[in-house]
Amino acid sequence: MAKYRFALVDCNNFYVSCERVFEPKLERKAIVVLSNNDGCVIARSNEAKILGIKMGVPYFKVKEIIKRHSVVVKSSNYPLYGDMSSRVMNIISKYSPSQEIYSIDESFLEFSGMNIDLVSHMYKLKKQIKDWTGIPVCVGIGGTKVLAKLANRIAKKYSTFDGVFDIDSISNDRYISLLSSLDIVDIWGIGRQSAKKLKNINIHSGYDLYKSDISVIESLLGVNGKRIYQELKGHSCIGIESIPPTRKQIVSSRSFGSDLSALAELKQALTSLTRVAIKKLKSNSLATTSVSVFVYTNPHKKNTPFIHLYRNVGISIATDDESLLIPMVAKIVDAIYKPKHNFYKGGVVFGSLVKDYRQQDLYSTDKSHQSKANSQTKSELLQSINSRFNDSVKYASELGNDRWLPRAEFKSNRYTTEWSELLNI
DNA sequence: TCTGGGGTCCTAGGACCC
DNA sequence: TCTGGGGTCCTAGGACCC
Repeated sequence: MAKYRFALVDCNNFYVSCERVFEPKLERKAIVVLSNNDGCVIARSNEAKILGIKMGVPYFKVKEIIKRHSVVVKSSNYPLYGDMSSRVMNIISKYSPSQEIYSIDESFLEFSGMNIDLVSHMYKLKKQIKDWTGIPVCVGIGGTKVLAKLANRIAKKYSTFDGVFDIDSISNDRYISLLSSLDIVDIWGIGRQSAKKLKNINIHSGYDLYKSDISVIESLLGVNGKRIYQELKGHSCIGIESIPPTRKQIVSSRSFGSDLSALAELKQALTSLTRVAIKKLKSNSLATTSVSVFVYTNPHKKNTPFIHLYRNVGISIATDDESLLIPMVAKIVDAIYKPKHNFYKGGVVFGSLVKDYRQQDLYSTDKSHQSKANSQTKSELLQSINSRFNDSVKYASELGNDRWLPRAEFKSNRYTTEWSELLNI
C-alpha cells in the first residue's frame, strides 16, 4: 500500500500578519481584523486572543475590551491579502510537485515516494516564506490530511516545535494521549452539529472517536464522518487536488452599509454586485445560464419580521455579457421588490457555469444572432474603456447615492496592488 | 445603534419515467 | 381482498470549511 506523506502549511493569523508586514510597529501588539462592513472579528493576533476576543464575534460586542486595551482595529483589505497569499503560495509550490491551495492562507503538500528529511525540508520552507514575504507560517506533517491538520494545530500551539511538527514522529502512547486531550469539535470536518451528535452518545475526545465503532459513526454522520474516522486512524481517504476543479457557482453578495428600502437603492446595490460577479466569471473564462438575485432583512432583529426575497431566472444560451446580465438583474429586482422593508443584505448568484463551450440556441433566428453579435462587441468596447478608465462607464441602474456601500472605517493601504497607495518611507 | 462572504458536498423528498 | 421495483433529476435545507 502506498504510504502518503501530507504537509499542511498554514499562515499564522494571516490577515493580521499581512497588516504587520507593512506596519511593523504592530508587532507584539493586540490587533484584530474586521469582516466586510466592519461587522465581525475575523482575524486576531495572539495578543488579542489572550484578551478573550473570540473568532467571529460581532465588533460591537467587543468594542469595550478593544477600547480598554487599546487593541488596534483594521477593516479587511482583500486586495492586499490576496496578493500576499499568491506570493506565499508561489514559494510553497517550489517545495513539492503536488500542492493544493486549500484556502487563502493554507496549502496541502504531498510527498509520497520522495526520499527526503521532510521536517528539515519544511523548516527551510518556513524560513524562506518569512524571509521573502514577512509572513510567519506553521507546518503540520502526517499520513493523512486530517492528521496533517491536527499536526499543524500542535505546531501552532506548542512553541517547542518551532513551527514544524510531524505527528508520525511520536510514539503510539503519545498519539493516544494527544487524542485524549483533543475535543472532537477541533478535528477537521467535525463541526458543531456533528460534535453535538457524537457527544450525545458519549464520544467527547479524539480518542473516544478513535476507539469507537465505524458503523456507528457512519450511521450518525454519513460518509463524511466515516472518512474522518478512517483518516484519524491513518488511512488516507481524502486526496490532494492539485488542479482546482472548475467552480460550480459564483456568488457576489454584501451586507449593506445602511439598511435599504427604496427600489432604486436596491437596484444600485445589486447591479453593482452583478458587475463584481461578471468580473469573476470572465477571469475564470466561464459563462452562466442561471442568474439568482436575493435580498433579505436583518435576521438578528427580533422585533421585525424576517423577509427573504429571491428569484432565479434561466438563460437559454450561456453568457458572460454584461449588457445582458446587468439589465436582467435590474429587471429581477423590479419583479421581486416589496416596499416598506429594511433590507440588510443582498446578492447575485451565477449558477450552472460552463467553460469554453457555448450551447447554441435552437430557436434563435439569424436576426437574433446579429443582435447578439452587436451586444458582444458593445460589451467588449465598454470593457476596454472601463479597464483603461477605472470603471467610468456604467449602466443607469448602477448609479445612485451609494448608501449600500459597506463600511470600512479602518482600512489600510493596498500597498502591493495600487501605485497610489505604496508605502511611504 | 452595531452580527461576513464565498464556497462545496450530502441527504431527503418530490416529480417523473418505464 | 389483493396495489412493484428500479431509476433519474431537481430542489431545499443542512452541514461543513476557510
